[in-house]
Amino acid sequence: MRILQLHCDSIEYMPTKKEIQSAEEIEPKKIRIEEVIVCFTAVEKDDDSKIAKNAISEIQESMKKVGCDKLLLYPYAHLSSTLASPGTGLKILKEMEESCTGINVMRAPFGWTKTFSIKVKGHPLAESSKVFSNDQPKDQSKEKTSTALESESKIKSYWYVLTPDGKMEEVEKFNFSNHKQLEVLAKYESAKKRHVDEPPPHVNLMKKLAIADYEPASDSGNMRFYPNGRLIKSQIEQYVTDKIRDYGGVEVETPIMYDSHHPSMESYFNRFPARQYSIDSEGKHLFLRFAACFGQFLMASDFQLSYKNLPYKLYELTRYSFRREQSGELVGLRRLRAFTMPDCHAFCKDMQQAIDEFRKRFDLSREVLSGLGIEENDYEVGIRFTEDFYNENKELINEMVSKVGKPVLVEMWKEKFFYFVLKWEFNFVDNLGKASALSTDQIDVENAQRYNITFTNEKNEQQNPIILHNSPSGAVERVIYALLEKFAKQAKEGKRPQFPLWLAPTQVRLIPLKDDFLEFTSKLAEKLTEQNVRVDIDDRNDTINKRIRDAEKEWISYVLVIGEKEVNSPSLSVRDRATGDVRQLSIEDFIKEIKDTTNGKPISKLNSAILLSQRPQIMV
RNA sequence: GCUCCGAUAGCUCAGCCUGGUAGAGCGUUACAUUGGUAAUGUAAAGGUCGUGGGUUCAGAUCCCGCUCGGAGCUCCA
Repeated sequence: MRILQLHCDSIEYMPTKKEIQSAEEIEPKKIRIEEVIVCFTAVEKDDDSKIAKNAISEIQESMKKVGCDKLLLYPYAHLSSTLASPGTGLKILKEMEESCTGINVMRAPFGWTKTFSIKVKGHPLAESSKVFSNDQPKDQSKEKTSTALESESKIKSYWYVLTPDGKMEEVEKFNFSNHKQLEVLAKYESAKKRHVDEPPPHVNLMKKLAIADYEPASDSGNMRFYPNGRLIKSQIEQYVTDKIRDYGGVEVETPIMYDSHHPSMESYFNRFPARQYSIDSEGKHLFLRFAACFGQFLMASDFQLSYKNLPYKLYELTRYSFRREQSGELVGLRRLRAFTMPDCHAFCKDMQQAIDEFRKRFDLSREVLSGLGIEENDYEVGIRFTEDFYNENKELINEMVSKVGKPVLVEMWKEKFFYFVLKWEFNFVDNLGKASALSTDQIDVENAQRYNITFTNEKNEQQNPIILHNSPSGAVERVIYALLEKFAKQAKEGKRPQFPLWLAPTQVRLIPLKDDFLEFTSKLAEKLTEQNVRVDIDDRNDTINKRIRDAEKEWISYVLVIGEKEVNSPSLSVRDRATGDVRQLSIEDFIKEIKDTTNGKPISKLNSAILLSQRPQIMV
């Protein structure tokens, strides 16, 4: 229980509005009291009757000293962040009121927003604050917080905005009027307040498009992916993997759980700011990985590395990485407790090589996002570094900002606090003004030593490499979230959103006008399937209009009605979702158009029955 | 994590304030209908009203706990 006790000439308050549903039933009227001790009181989680009595006896004692016999108990939540439930709060306050003896006690109503004006006396004992709690403090929960989590809140950083022409301006002084999204990232001015409680638009879309959904039988933040979602996710995974292999990444696979008492693990475990899942098994205390670092570092430390092998790039797509994020932060696909993370580490012989590699990965990440349909004006860039690193590498950082071509947010640390000296990330800003990181890269100068990763240098000595940690796309689930949020925004602007063709679960839908044309339609479907086009057939007994409407609701790019006309002519009637118009195309031209649009992207077969009549309805 | 809000048919929701027979649209199934680019017609099936307790002659409805979801957390008694 926390109390702010004030000896006042007068206080005047007026209940204006019920703050919570369980607010006390009272007649709201203005109250004025003269010559009174006002106790602003916050009832906290573990408070009980004993604490209430202690508090009152201490308050009464101090009232004797100042010679005042009027007490006002004033519920005041803002004193504490670990409040009791409203029911308990009210009960305890009532107990305090009742246990007063020989004084005139009053209580301001609970659960109401109140205006108040107050005149506090000027003597030394007029103001005091008090904290009451049970003797044995409950510290067990705190013990487990990693040191990184605790010290992260203490770390001192300086915020700037760096412009493409190389000007670094303090964030408070920067004019954000043409850079609203960056402003959201800088949290300099919080996003517009929403009057209606509404989930972010992608949550509705992920269900309507039968992509993903919550799984109540698992832990929060562990999603189920329906056939459509699995196909989209699989395509993104394959695309990012292809791009990283092209860049030179070597793909490996490592375990998802580790022994937290393994010597290499203990210090990193405490240093990384994440809350982890743990599993006890046969006397071992295991934890689920929150990144691919563990497996790759343990693997690399067993390799015989020469400077001639460097830079050496290990890559893994984690399905899954686990982080036990605070439950209040989990919404839809934005932030999860189990997620799929492409993670590419580069082991470099020295800082110069690390910086050269860093440049390549910056370009790679921009290219990957663009290939996924997330363009430069969809994200804002944050760059973080130590002051020393900046002074020695101004050119590199200015070069990155000029590539981005717009101002970026900068965080500078006076000294190295984390294991890295430079880090950047691309942040997607969504429809509700929330920023989330997608791609990122870091220059790590610590972990090689921690994991005993060494290479033999030119002088035949053992040396620790510098390690880069890059995810060119960010979590795959978060990429889907960003795409869906982007589509929702387009829909709001009256556009017709659709997935890039290579990501669409169905690329072409065929609708036979009546059963007589089903055979011709099936043959056409076969031809398209041979050309790696994902095509399905709506053979359900519904009207043409109805089936077209359903195809549009599924955001299918191409819809072909097959009837008399098509059977008797070489051309197809292709309805294009982008325009809503019907075009006449030969089958060759149609296939060419699809191939041109999906060129360079992974290929995947249809992930559902080809006939719609054979599919269960997943989402309406 | 904390505070508040919500949970009724597969989906979206009404009913709850003021306790007394479980509702609609979409979807599903059956039958009719064989159509030319965003909703064909008729009928039927489908719900221990999230879960556990309490108050009551009687609870979807009122009260309390729990689970799951949402919003806010610089704003909250």
